[in-house]
Amino acid sequence: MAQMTRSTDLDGLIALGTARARSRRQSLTPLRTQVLAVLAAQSRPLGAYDIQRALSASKHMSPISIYRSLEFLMEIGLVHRLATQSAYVLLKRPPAENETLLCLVCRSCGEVDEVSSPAVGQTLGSTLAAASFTPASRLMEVEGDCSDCRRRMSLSHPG
Amino acid sequence: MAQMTRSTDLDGLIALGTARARSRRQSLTPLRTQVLAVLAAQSRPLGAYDIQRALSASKHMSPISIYRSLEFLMEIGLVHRLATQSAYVLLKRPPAENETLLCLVCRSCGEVDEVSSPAVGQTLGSTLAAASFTPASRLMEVEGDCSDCRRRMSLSHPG
DNA sequence: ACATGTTATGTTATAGTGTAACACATGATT
DNA sequence: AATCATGTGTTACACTATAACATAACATGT
Repeated sequence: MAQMTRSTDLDGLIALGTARARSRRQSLTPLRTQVLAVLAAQSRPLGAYDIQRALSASKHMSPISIYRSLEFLMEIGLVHRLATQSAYVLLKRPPAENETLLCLVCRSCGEVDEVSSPAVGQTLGSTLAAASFTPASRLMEVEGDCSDCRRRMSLSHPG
Repeated sequence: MAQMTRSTDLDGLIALGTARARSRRQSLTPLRTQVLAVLAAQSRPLGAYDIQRALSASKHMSPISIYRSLEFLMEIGLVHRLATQSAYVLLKRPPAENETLLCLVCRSCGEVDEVSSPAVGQTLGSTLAAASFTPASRLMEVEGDCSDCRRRMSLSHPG
C-alpha cells in the first residue's frame, strides 16, 4: 500500500483543478498539470527539487518554476506544504469549507495520513476564538509514528 | 508589549535548564546558555542565523554550533522549532507531560501566543488514537492573524 | 487589427536554512 | 593512565526558496 500511486484519480483532479482555476480567472496550465501529476503519482510528500528532477527528465525546469506551480496548486487548495518536512503533498480530498483536517506525518516512513476531525475542529475553534486568533487555514500537521512503523519498532526492540 | 523582553525569567530558566540537562547526564554549557539567553531576550521566534548574528558580536560562531545548541535546548523542552517560520522560540512555560500546547503564530506581526488547551488535547487524543497514530509531541502550530493585527487590518480596509 | 492589461513562464543570480565529516578538547569513570 | 561519552571548532557542502527582470501568451474593448 505504501507504494500505491493515485494516478487513477488524475483525470478527476485535473477537472477539479481546471474548474477551481477558472473560477479565479486563472488556468491549470500544462506546467501546473505536470507538477500536479508528479504529486499524484506519489503517496508521500515530495520536495520541490524532487519534482524538478522528475520533470527535468523531459524538459529543463528551474526551481522557481516549480515553486510557482506549487504556490498556485496550494492557492486552489489541491496541494499543501508540510512545513515540518519542507515538502508538498497532494490533498486526497478537496477539503470542504471550515473542515478541519489533520495531516498525520510519520517521521519514520514518511507516509501522510489525512484525517478529517469535526471534534478537533470544534474544540480548536473554541480555543482560537477565546484567544481572538483567526487561523489562516484549517489544516494542521502532526508528526509522529504510524501504526505500521510502531509495530515494526516494537518487533525490533522487544520487551 | 510586543517589544517586551523576558530577561527577568532568565535565571529561573537557566536553573531549569541546568536541572534538565543534569538529569540527562549532560550540561547547560556557556554556549547553550548564551543561545538560551538570546531567545529569552525576544518575544518572537528567531532564525538560527539571527541568533548567530547576535552572538557573533562577542565571538565568531559557525551556524552548526547554533544548530547544535538549539537541538539540545529542544531536547530538554525549553525551545521549540516553528516549522512554518523556520524559527525557534523559547517556550514560556515548561509544558507538562501530556499537556497539549498550541502555538498561535501571527503571520502579520510574527508574535507567538502559547495556549494550553485541554479540550483540544482531549479531542486530538481521541482522533489520533482512532487513527492509531502516536504523536511525537503535544505541541501544534497554527498560523493566522492575532486580534491586534486583525483590528489594524480592518482599520486600514474599512467596510 | 491594434492597444492594453493580466496571466504565465523563462532566465539568471542569489539568499536563506541546515548538515556531514572530521579534528580536537574536556571531563568522568574505571 | 586508559577509556569513553560529551561538547566544541572548522571546513565544506547540500538543500530550500526567492528576487529581479525579460518575455510570451491570451483576453478584452475599441
